[in-house]
Parts: sequence; C-alpha cells; structure tokens
Amino acid sequence: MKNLTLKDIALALGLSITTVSKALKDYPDVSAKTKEKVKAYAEKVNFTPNAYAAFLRTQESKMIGVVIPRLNHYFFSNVLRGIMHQAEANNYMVIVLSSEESYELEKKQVAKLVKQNVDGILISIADTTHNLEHINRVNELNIPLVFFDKYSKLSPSPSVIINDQQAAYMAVNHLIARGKKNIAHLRGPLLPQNSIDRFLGYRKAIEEKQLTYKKEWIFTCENISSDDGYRYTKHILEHHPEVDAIFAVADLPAIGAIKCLNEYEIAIPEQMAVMGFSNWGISALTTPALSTVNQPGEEMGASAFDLFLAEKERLRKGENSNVENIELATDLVIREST
Amino acid sequence: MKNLTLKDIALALGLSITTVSKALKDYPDVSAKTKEKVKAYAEKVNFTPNAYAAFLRTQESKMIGVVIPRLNHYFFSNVLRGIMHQAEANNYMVIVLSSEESYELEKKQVAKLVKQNVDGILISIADTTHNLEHINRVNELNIPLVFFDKYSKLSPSPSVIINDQQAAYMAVNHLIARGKKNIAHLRGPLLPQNSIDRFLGYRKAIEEKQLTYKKEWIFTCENISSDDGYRYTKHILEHHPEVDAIFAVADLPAIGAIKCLNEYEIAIPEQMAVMGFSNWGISALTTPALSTVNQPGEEMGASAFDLFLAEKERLRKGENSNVENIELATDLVIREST
DNA sequence: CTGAAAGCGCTTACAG
DNA sequence: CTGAAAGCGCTTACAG
Repeated sequence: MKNLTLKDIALALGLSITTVSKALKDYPDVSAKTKEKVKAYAEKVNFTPNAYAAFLRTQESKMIGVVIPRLNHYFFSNVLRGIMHQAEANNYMVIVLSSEESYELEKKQVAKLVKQNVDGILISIADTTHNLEHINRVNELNIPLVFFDKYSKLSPSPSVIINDQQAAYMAVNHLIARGKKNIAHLRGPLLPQNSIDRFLGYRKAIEEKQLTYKKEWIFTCENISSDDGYRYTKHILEHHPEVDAIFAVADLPAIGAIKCLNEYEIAIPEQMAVMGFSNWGISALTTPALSTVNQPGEEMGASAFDLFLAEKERLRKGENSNVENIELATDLVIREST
Repeated sequence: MKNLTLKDIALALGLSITTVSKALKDYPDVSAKTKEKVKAYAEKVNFTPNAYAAFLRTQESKMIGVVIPRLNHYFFSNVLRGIMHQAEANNYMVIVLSSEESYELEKKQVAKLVKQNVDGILISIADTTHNLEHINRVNELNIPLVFFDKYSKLSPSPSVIINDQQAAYMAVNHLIARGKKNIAHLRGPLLPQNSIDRFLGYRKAIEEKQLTYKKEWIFTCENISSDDGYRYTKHILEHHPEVDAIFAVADLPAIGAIKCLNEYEIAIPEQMAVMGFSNWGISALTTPALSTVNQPGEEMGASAFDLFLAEKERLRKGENSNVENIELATDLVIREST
C-alpha cells in the first residue's frame, strides 16, 4: 500500500514511463486510447505524482508560504481560512509561519520559506518591521510575494488591504452622529501603516466637523491588547472626564475599555460610547455588545492567493510585474456600545 | 543569488560533490581540515541542502502535517504554537489543514498529507468522526501519527490529552463548594470522547455529593457555540428556575450563558454561577469574568511533536510502537462568575 | 581520506 | 504515436 510511482504503472500496463507521464499530462502526441487506459488505471490505484521528484525537474513546489504576525488572532485566522480554501482549490499546500510581531523572526521565517523553495510568499508584516531588505531579496529571486492587511509603502509588491483611513473616518463619523463631541482614540503602534491610517481617518473626521482634537486624548496601544484598552480607559476616566467616546484601533483594546467602564459603572453608550475595529467573534458577546468595523478576512485571504497566482503567471511569461493593489470594502457593524 | 547546490560548493573549493556532502554531514571518513573548510564556506554562502532532492534519497521530507477541527479556535491556535515552536527547533516545517469538524474533509486532508509524504501526522479528530479507517491506513503505511486533545479509543496511537473527566469533576466540585445545589450542564456533542468525559465528571461530582441529577438539566451544544449557550440558558431561566449554576463544556457556551444572564439581569454568581472550560483569552474579559478550567495548549502541542519524534525513531529502528499516552495537568481558574 | 557512480521519481527534448 | 536517455540535487555503498 506504499505510494505508487510512474514505473509501477508503466510496468502494470506494459508501457514506458515516458508514455505514462505524458498521458497523465495530456500531451498531444499520445493516442486517445492510451491516455484513457493510463488515466483509468491511475484513477483506480489513486496515483498522484511524487511532488518532490516533480519539483526537481520543474522547480515548482506547489507550496506557498504565509507569514502572519500572530497565530492566535481572530482576524488572521480568518485570512488563513481564505488562503487555504483557495490554495486547496488550486492544488497548493500552505506552510504557515508566525513572526510573533518580531522583525528579526520575520526575516528568518521568510528566509526559511525561500530555502524551502515555496512558489510564493503571502505576508502581513510585523508591527516592528522597519526595513524591507528581506522582502526585496524575495523580489530579486523572482519569487512572487503578496502583502495582505499590513503592508509597506516601501515595497512595490501586489497587496490586498482595506482602506483603513476611510473605515476609521466612517467609524468616527458614526460616533459624531450619535452626538459625541469629545472623542478619544486608542491608536496602534507608530510604525504600521494601518494604525497610522486609522489615526488619520479619526483626525480627519474630528477636524472636518470642527470638534476638539487634543493630543492628550490619543493613546498608543503598543500590544493592541485588552489590557492596553483597560489601562488607558481608566486613565481617561481619572484625568479626562470630558471625554464621551472612545475609538479604538482594534476590538481587543475596545473590549478592555468596556471591561473598565463596566467596573466603574459608567453607562455605555450614554456616558461613554465605545467603537472597535475588526469585528472579532467576541465583539458580539460582550455586555454591551461592541460596535465595530467589519474587516473581510476570508475574502482578503482568497484575493491574496489570487494575486499570487496572477503574479506567478506574469513572472513565468517574463512580463514585468504589473503591481496590483486591491482594496476591499469594509462596513460598520452597529451594536450596543455606540 | 539563486539557491546554491553542492556542485557549486564543490567547484568553488576544488572538491568532489561527495566530499562536500559528507563534510557537511560530519562523516567520520573526512579529514578535520576539509570539514572545516567546507563548513566555513557553506556558512559564508548560507547554503542549505535542497529539501526536495534530499527527500528523493532519504524519503524524509522534514515536514509534518497537522489536522485540527477548526482554524479559528483559541485553544487549537495555542496548540499550533506549541507544535510549530517545537518543529522549528527540530528543523521541521509544518503543514496545517483543517477538517472543519467534518469527517469527510478530515479523510481528505489526511490523504493529502500522505500524498505529500509528510514524516508524520498530528491530529485532533472532528466531532463527527465515527470511523477510523483513515487513521488505520496511516498506521499501516508506517507513518507516525499522534492524537492530541480529541482522540479516539478505537485507534492505538500515541496521544497527548488532558483528563477531561477529572477536570470536569473538579470544576463541578468547585460549584458545589460555593453552595450550588442544582447544577445544569451544557454538554458537547455525543460522539467526541472529551465531551463524554466532561459529562461523566459532572455526573460523578453530582452523584458523589448526592445532589439532584436530572436529564432535563443536560443540554447538548451541537456547535459548542456562544449561541448554543445563550439559547439553552434562556430555556433554563424560563423552564427550570430552580437551577442555580451552569457548567459548560467550553468557554464559548459559557460566555453565551453570561450574555443571556446579563440581559435578564440575573446576578452572577449569586443567583446563577457559570463555569466554563478551556480558559480562552476572552474568558477574562467578560463582565463578570468567567471562571474556567485551564487547558495547557502550547504544552500539549509541544508534547505531541515530541511523541511524533519518539515514534518516528522507534519505527526507524523497527521497534514496535510502544504506545505512549500523555495526560497533562489542568487547573481551575476562578474569576468572578462562580 | 577522497571521489566516481548509482539511484530516488519525475519531466521533457530528442530519436525512431 | 512510443520510448530511451538525460538530468534536476542530493546521499551513500563502494572502489581506490
């Protein structure tokens, strides 16, 4: 019951290895009758060619590598589902590696994937990634690379992202429409483009409606954790009682904020409204349920895989990389916290 | 900047491919001087042997496959971290596949991994898996297979699990110690061993203390979702007002229960205590925070990988599989809901 | 101590 | 239309 080889089939059917191989790949110079016989037999014995041997000739591994900043992360898990689903449909295997938000580890993981001869790399970069040499090296090797969600403007690779600035702008406008005037922002770390963009969207909405913009109402969540949200909300309650709404860079800090407000028995959303970002599974389960921005994770994953395939095809034909940047739509999910 | 081969190194150093290969693998019949020279050069040019070519000779792919029931799942994500960490340390790559709790998909994923020539398979079986032919086939092929968390008593493979019965017993005893007398159980589906065991632990604690055991207080969460928990809790409030505590098979249903109790303004834990199972990240963030059983995910993953290595070594030596079953310790995490 | 040669399982240019 | 042969990059039994 070992895995069969072309040789086994050739022997069984009294053909040469060459003919069997060609028949299976529908070469035009094999007779229809032979093809049929070979295919029927291969089907019967459940033959699939040895991927390793095939690689040695074709240099195609039919594997892609995915690097995400965190393994245990609702949004990235959803992206992964989208990638895997699409990979499956196209007969690719996927190797997942986590950078744990570390630039150094990210470099290592990318190098490992290159050594593994993956056909392409899908990556969402770490919050601490400030240098794109490792990405550029992949490009030089002509290995297709696609960014998703967290990308860098410094590398001209295809990407699939959301419009973070516009999404944040919509979210804050919703708070304003609810009558909120003093809106604090729990922002993400300084480096990643998406935390910059969410901040910019926040500021744009504030300034456009001529509401108060204060630096003291901006807090940086280094770990984008619920703990960050809890701590800063406590600080806001103690030092900025005029604040009447909080817009968080992500759901986890927003949930930390709700936890804190509940403990202080602050009425949500009457005294303080809370808006998250990402629509994690938990956000529907807090009391009160969290209003947030829905980010289409699975769709993002599927699109990233499709971009990889397109890029690979382009490289194969020797065309120059025609950088595609896909922007997926987001929408507000209004629950009880606003 | 392409990946180098043994041939390149041999050419550069004026040695044969054979000698370079042996030097890198520390064969005893290569001079110390040559080894040093080769290793230094390989280091300098960052050489690693082509995994595909090596496979063709050694039949070792240095890849393992992992099959989990769900991708987007806090506990399994933690297990995955443990597996990957250990795999990394041992120079293995890991391919992750999800069965989506489907027996049919699980069979396909396992077959795919076998075709991919993985060196071993780590699997947590789906709730709907009722037949172990696919697992037995892997055993027949002499591919090491290790169960983690959700295993089956029908297959004699190594496993790393927790003692679900005892953990549930401890959890329910804690509720009893808090003065609760009418304890309902939101159990898992009928098939998986761990939901059976958690139910048995519940019943044992109830019967031992001679509390009331009623079939009407047992509810089956088919999807182990928060929605299951919400729905059954509502039913309990409406039809079984005497119930004063709920023990859920997992955190998600427990959180659904809390959500429902909050809406009905039932005091937790005074009027109704809630106990979860698994210690998901969210369980600390609900209001009130959920008491639960801590399941050591990363440790489980690391142990599963170690068992795989041991099993592989055994098969290599032709020893018969000396089935190891590791049971990891759990502990109660008491928060505000009990 | 070093190296020529065979072979893992494929694919494909080439010959017949 | 069919098949013999080379070669992908390794590892290892064997010869010297």
